[in-house]
Amino acid sequence: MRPRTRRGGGRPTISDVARLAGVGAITVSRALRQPERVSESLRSQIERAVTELGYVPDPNARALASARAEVFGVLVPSLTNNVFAEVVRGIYDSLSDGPFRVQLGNTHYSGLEEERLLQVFLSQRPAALIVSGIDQTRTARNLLEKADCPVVQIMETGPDPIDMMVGFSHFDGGRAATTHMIEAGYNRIGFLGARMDPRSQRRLAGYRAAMEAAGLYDPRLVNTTPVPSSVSLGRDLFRDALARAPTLDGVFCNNDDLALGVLFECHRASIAVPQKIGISGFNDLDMMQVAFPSVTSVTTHRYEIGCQAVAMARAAIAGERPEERVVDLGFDLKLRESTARR
Amino acid sequence: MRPRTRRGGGRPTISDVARLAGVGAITVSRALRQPERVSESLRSQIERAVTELGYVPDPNARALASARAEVFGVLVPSLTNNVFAEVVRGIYDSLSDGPFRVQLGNTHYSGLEEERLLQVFLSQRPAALIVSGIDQTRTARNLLEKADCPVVQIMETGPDPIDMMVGFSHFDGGRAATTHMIEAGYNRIGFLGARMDPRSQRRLAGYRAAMEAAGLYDPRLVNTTPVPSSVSLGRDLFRDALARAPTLDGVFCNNDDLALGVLFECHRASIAVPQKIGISGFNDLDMMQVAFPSVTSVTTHRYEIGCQAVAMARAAIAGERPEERVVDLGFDLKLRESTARR
DNA sequence: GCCCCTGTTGGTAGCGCTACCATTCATTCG
DNA sequence: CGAATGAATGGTAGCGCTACCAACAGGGGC
Repeated sequence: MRPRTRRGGGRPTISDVARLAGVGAITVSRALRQPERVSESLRSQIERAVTELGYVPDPNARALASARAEVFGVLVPSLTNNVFAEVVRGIYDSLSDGPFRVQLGNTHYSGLEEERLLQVFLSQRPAALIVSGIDQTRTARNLLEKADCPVVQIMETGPDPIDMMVGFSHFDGGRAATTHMIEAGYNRIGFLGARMDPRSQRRLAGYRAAMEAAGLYDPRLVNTTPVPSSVSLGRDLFRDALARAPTLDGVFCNNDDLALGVLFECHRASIAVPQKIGISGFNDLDMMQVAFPSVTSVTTHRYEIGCQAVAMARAAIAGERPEERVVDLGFDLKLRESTARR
Repeated sequence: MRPRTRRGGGRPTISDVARLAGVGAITVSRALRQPERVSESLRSQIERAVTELGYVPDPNARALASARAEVFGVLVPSLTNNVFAEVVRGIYDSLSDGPFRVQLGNTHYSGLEEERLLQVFLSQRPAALIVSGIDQTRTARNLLEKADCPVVQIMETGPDPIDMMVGFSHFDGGRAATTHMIEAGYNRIGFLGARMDPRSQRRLAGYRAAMEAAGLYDPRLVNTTPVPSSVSLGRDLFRDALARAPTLDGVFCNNDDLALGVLFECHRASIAVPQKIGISGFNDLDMMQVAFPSVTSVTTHRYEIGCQAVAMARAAIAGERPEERVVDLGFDLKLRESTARR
């Protein structure tokens, strides 16, 4: 017996379209997904019926029938960190012209949370997964290796991709900025680091390599905290650094927020930048070149990382074999007033 | 005839769990969704079977069968604007303890894009919708009114909610900041505004009301541009403002990015803040209280708006009638050095 | 004792779509 | 000229789950 009312709430279904267009339901399905496999006459009839009824396919039914959701799962450690916000924007913009939706997850820099979210995401059978960093837990890595969809690790490059990678070397970035400061004439260059996630660690390692190469490394110059980064924390870390090493003449900051805190503190304490203290940041937020003095920083191509990750995943979905599984988008060291000692 | 291989790819289904637990499939379904309706003995048997098989429900099948996806659709005009990033973070954090996923859409401040995304979101039959602002297009508003799920408009308050609202008055915020500057002794206070979306317009209206009430309003003091906001734009707008009104002695900035650009330009041009120029921002980013001089701003409770929106939507889903359909979370004017003329 | 209520469990019939195969018809080839 | 090929279309049978109803037990009121 027919149910009196449709459970779905009266939205037109593919059969309604098929009936109106005088074709089989499967032909409507094909016309929508692979138009080239349907003759032009039927196709235009179907299009007319779709428009007339205002038919919109049900993505849930689609996903169930095809065992594949048109969803990109994206895992980032923070939603408010401008760096990841830019990456996510790149992903959204690149995906806006296709059928794919985005499922965004916030891991809060926690490997366990990443595992949990991965489970949730995988239950939907996503079309692709984009995850941040290369330091997944053993369990997370297993899940990703078994996931039968393309996987892109972003933000970093490394030797052993789960599937594909887009990013750059944080070690090289940290080393380049530090080397520049050394060449600019700074000797007692401190390191300021907040959060100290794996990428921060690698920037620190780059800093250390540069300092050691110049025979300038001194552990008392390294100031880190697990506390999340902020401008006010930059100020506090700088004060601590000065207290620990009064001869400090420069700081390489793990990110631009910290650098800005240092800059403001220098203003407040009337410490001349770049004469007394040189400052270098990381990521190159818009404001760094507007600041006074403008602040040296390492431009990272965050938006492009998002775009590239999507491009690689889409290519893989389309069955193309990528030329390179690991794409290094590099960085640009921007030299500005804050390190122009001479 | 049985298909040789399961299409689903071998993941355990609810029937597998039911078989292992020795119960009917529907009882497993109930045990997962309404545990109190299943006897304790069966419940623990089922839980054991779920764990043993590693069963995870398929959200697509669930959504199809129940005509309702456990998804919150969220539409924001920007992903990188810190204000919306904070709101989104509040939404994610509030939702992380329940079954709901988030479907985030970026409208790019476009009403048409909002309509398009609304269509996409509605095709999934979301559990709730959260949209930014109160200036939806006629079409979008119709879609939202017909959507059979709770709808929360966020960021602003207004007289005519589609369903529910959480926000604050941008007009009052703009007026409060401007009034404060007038009381602090500034007379020729300029307005700097970028993007000029509806919320910016209302802050401008608040500025104008305050200036008119004091007999100080002068259209030459108003500097706006449709260009998206940035720190560098703040610098540029400030230069323009000074050129148009050389007697300018203060600026109320539409947001903190612009205010920061003004502050840096004052440093660069050796304009004393707050003596020669007073500066007020809007939103109170972390860095405003660290800046030198610290910058007066209007604290907006963005994270809380996200949390409150989720709380209201969840209450509505649970069938509770809200006490108030419109919740005003207000704002706090933070008086700092940048407007401390005396 | 009978009846009704409530609490617990299960069977059936879809939800709207697509994978898989079958069918049809025109075209090409040996 | 018949068979083989390919393009276009359709029918059937699910995908994994839940709404809806049915069934059945136990308990209280009459």
